[in-house]
Amino acid sequence: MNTANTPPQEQARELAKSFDPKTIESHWYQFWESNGYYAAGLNPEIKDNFCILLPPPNVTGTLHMGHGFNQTLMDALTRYHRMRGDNTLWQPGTDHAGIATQIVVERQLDAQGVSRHDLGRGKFLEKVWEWKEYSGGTITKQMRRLGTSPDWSRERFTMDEGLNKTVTETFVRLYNEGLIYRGKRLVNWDVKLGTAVSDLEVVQEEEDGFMWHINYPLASGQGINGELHLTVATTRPETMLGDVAVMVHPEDERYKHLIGQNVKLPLCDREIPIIADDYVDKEFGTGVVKVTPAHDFNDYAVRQRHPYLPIFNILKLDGTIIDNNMPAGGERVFDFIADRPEGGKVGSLGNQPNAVDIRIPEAYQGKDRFDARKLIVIDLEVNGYLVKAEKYKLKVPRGDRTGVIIEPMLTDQWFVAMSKADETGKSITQKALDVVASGEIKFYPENWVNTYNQWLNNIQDWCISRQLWWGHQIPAWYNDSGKIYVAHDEAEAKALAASDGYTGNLKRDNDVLDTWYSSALWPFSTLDWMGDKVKDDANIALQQYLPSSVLVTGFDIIFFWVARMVMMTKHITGKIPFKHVYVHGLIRDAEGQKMSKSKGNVLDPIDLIDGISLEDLIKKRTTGLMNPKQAEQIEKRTRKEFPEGIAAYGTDALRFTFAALASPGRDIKFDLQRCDGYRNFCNKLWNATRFVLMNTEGQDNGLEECSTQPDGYLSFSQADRWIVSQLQRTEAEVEKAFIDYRFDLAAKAIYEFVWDQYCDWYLELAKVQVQQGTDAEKRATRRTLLRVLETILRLAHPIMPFITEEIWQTIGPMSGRNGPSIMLEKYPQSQPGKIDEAAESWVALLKQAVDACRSLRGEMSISPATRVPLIASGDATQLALYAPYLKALAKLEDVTIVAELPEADAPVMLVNDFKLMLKVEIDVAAEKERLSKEIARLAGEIAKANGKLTNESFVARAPATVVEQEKARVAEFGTRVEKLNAQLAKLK
RNA sequence: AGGCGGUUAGCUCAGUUGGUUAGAGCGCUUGGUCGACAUCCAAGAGGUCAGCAGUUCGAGUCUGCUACUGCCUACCA
Repeated sequence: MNTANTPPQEQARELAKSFDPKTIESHWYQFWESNGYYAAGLNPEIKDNFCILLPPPNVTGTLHMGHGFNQTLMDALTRYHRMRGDNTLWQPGTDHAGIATQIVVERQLDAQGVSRHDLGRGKFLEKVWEWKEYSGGTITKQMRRLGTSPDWSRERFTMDEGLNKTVTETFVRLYNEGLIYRGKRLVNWDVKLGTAVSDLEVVQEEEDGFMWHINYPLASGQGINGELHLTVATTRPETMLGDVAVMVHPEDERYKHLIGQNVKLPLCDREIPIIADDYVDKEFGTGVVKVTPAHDFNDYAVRQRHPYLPIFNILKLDGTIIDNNMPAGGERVFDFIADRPEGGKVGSLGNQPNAVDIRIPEAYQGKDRFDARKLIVIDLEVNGYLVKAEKYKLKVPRGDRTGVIIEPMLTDQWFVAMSKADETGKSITQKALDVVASGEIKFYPENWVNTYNQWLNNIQDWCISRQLWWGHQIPAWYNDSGKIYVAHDEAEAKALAASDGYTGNLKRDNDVLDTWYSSALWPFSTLDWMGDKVKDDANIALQQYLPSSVLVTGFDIIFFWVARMVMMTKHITGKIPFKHVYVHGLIRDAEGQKMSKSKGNVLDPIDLIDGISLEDLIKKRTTGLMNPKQAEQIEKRTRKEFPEGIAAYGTDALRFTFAALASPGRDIKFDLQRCDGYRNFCNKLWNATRFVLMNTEGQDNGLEECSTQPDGYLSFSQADRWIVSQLQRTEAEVEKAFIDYRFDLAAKAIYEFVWDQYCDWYLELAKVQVQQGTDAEKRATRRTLLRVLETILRLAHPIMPFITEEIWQTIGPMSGRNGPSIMLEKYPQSQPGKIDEAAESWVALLKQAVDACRSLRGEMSISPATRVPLIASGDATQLALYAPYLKALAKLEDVTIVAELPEADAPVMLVNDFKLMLKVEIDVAAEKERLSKEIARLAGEIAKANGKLTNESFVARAPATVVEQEKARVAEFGTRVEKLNAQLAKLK
């Protein structure tokens, strides 16, 4: 029952007329996988190790174009290195994606009218695991459709037991080193999710809003200069409930004299001081700023400089205004007394409200923050405090997952200290900067280093706790008085507490870790790192594959992931996580728009592979929209863009397209027409194969060792040598392209060699040889046809695995290769010894002659169907050799070689020393025009070259070779003009 | 506000240390289809390389400025 272990294509050798991806792609993947061809190389004898980490997709996610692109590049690299014989590992796995996954499951529960709190943590987590089991394989199945070849036997999940251990181990270590700490800080709070999120998970979007100008009356009734009030400006008036001061610039002449006085906080029955801080920009707004330390990051920082100021929270965690009836110690945060230096001394600024005296006016209590805003604005206006409300464009922080406005919220969280030096004297940030600065880690393209550095140089401590349930629960336990014990497990925590003299109950921290915490450990956690030197040294995979070779990723996760992997891996293991970071662009739609569900412009790679009807595509794009009103618009656009739906391009064509579009430093407007072109390319390759098979099957293809054969067994023509020579150059080009991560150039080199050289020229030349050559020549031709094709297949396999395997199963054995799969064959290596410049120029001249005849035919409007005679003069020996090829390729009736061309009104082309006369009825006018045009063009060139040559500086300063080149041009063009003029003169 | 890109044919894009007549695919025009391929073949039209200035014997390529455009980061209440 292991049909998968035998090549599926035992059957008919006969190739279909045209290439049909569906029939060939279906079976090869399983064949490869079941035979273990993807398994990590673990041979210590081999010194070259290649490893690539799959950026772990969300376990419940589905494949999108970005994945398709990203994975195509990784797979091409992996297959390339595997074929080169390196120890190769492509490490796959998936991410639990804490927030994203929890949201999905909560939404599902929502639909049933159940909240996660109804279920409780345990039951809820069961549901998430169920969902993970149910949908968890989708994306890896889709990856298989793309032909990706990771070592699935090593697949990991960020919440596997082994990875959990790594998470705990590193957390404990970092905590004990003082690099992880817990504290009450102002963090970004997503009120919908009820969790803190990191800076990176907040997107700033410019939106229309208002700037409200509000009068705060002076408490004394009037200032020295007769002012009655200070005017502050705010975009979030509801935060005034938490104001603790207003501030002005210390040097602001307008307000200097008021510093130290109090103002009355409108709508609230309390006074707050006027303080001075040079954070204030005198030029902006009124120059007076309200200070709300619990709800604004800048104000929080101001309060650090003015620690006597109180700080208190006016919001509950769900974004509603607190009510005063709440018991102390609830969500209401009044910890300023404790925070005050020296037990609450408030210096000269007496008159501070006591914590318990702070009252939120009842009208606002329990109101949603935005309802409260409306009420407050109305009340301000009614009571004459509102000066004006002006329209204002402001940046609004929103949660990247929920889209709700983020509130800065004062809460207890866990942080990684980014800037704190460890025992080596360096912070983890510094370590991450160092390994890039030293060149240990290189970015491709290089300029991403700037982005990386800039971010790290401005980094804040990383908030790693999330008030979620799905994720790695933080390994910290609290005793009754809140003392923290961080340990690998509860037993260890108890032991710690016991040694501390505490034997009571311990309560585990409810929070889980940021998803990116476990992602940051991916480079070593997936390799079964134990944090134990002896065990780790014995772990061959870990030794070989850390650091990995290259990380292939979009720029959007340089901060989220790349930088954090560098920090964590370097700090924990002492090694860098990877040597290269290849940063590619984003896949956009044909108009350059980002693909998104709400825009309805998403393409699914699987649909490009299998094809999809217009109606199905519309259905797909319009179901499950957040805003169903967009459906109509989306349908219209889709109908316009894909009137016929999407054709089935097949995986190889899609992959080739991705590779060809992967130019560095640029996003990709995904153009289906490019896909068309590369699908055609697959077909071209397919049909070239058919041609080769027609000519070689059942024949003696000259594969025997020459030494065992009589002299003259094989006779290679110039054309044979030429194509082999070109092949060497192509191989070298492709190799360089892979080294440089220039997938576009690799694809281009392959495409051009196959289509422009092998198919357009060599196959045509081979036809002549196969028909007219001697037996030895025919054998050599067949051998060349086969072996070049076979090499092409290996060359192209990393980019287009399926079609190359399918064809190789036939062509490989016919070329003397008997392995079970192209995957196990060696990648072609350029052999400079086979570069044959003589053959190259021989064919180049032949091409010129053919081209000359063809364009002459075109210009004389001779139908491609009619054969015309050619009379040629020049080197008779060489012309005789060219004649049969010329005849075939230029559709000539015959070729007559003469010493001197006869006098005749026939068009003549000059190619090197050849004169080629097409014996056709001439259109004198057309011919004159043709000749004159050519003469004029040449005259222009001559003038240009002479211009340079008469320029003394040019002759003096340009390199000799360039000068010589120009001289040669003048000479050559000159003789051609002469000859052309002679011809022109002959025409009446 | 800072940083990084982009601007080359109607469209999507190549163009490597400056050096022959700036290329490809698609689209377009014309003409074909004997035995690999109409998912094809052949010929052709189409470009002031965004603009200006500079460096240089020589600039699509290097430098500066401008315009338009995309993205990233940080933001002033």
